[in-house]
Amino acid sequence: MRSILHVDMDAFFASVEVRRRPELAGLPVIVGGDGRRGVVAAASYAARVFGIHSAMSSARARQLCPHAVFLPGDHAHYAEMNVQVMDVFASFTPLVEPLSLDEAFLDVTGALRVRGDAETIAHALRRGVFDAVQLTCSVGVASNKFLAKLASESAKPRVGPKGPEPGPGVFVVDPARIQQFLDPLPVRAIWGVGPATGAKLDRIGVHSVAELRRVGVDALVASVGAAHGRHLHDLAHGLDDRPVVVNAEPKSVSHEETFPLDVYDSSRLITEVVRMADGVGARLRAGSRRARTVQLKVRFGDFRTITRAVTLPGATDSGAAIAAAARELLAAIDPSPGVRLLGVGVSGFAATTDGEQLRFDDLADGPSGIAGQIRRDWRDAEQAIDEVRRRFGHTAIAPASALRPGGLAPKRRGDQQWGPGEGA
DNA sequence: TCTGGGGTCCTGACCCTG
DNA sequence: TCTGCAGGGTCAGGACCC
Repeated sequence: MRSILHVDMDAFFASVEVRRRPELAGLPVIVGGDGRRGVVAAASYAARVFGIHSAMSSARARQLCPHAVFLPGDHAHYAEMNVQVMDVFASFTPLVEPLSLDEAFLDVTGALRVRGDAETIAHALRRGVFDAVQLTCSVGVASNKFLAKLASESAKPRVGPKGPEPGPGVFVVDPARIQQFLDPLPVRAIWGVGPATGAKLDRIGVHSVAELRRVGVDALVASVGAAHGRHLHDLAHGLDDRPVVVNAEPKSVSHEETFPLDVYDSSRLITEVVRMADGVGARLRAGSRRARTVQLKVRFGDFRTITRAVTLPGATDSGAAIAAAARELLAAIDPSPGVRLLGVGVSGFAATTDGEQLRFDDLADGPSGIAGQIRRDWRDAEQAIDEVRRRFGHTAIAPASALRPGGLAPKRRGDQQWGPGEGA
């Protein structure tokens, strides 16, 4: 039997900010976007007392707790802290699967003989994390990922009627008592059951995991689809054989932004597409990846969201090529209802050593012709841009068509993690 | 009070090919 | 040559996660 740990940092972003500024300890601290369209990324437990939770709109959070300390967040710093935390995890087992900056699965089956049982390891790991970064985490211990994830929820601090209450820190699901652990939980507690699936299950009279377990797999498949239905049926019985995956390769790269105000102007949208495509291309080159499919995402003012995609004849890591494809997709979309969000993404990765570099449709005369030379020159230019940014910072250089009014500062990933600011 | 950003996975429609 | 079918690829959208 495997021993899986799910480790979840407690209110990670907010806790990191309190660690940097100890005068904030005990205060309601909210990390997230502060604009009209921003959301809460993390809230300290003192803030959660007021009903504030992640993904809530910042405007609502401010209404619930006007005296809360709002912070914009510092993605780069959180990533640095994450590296230190991951180093602690790696000292226990090489089988670490990061889920996000503040969560990971660890398979410690191989460490049991040396370090003691899984619960002992979990406590040692909590101490190790605290010694390294002075932050607390909650650890769930079980025989598979699904149960370990639920267990870490039971280990977390919670908010009671008298305020924040510390949790046990470590929660172990006894293999002999899996059904007793699962049955009382609402189906919404299951990883993968959101509002839509929850409503479908509601319609067939399934509200708890116990009810989910009793309903037949056929009824589940009829209600929520084949793959999802069978998966939920397994989970309700505590069955989950997904392995802990180390170094999972990403399958797509994208960049999207919500505008402070809806945009009606096509030329402004083109500018934004070029800027986002430039960023996506830079991230592809940084990861030595090339992609074949370019996707454009548009969300209108009424929240109607459409996606348009095109698959290129060859894989590319060029921001200019991605921009060209995305601009063609954009040209077929009417912006007159007002565009709230715009996004550019790529998928269908090939290693940089595979196949032929993308030919621009408008430059398609083969590698030996003029277009081939232009293509090589452009590639050289983008690599030079990467080098300039490495040496002088990300804002040092940008595509001319992507320059923002008032300055040479293309946004980059993390600049707008939690919604736009107040500016237009 | 309206609803971020960056991902993954699944489903269904449609088209092409053998 | 036409039709039906199966399978694969592509595209669009939905749902979910942190």
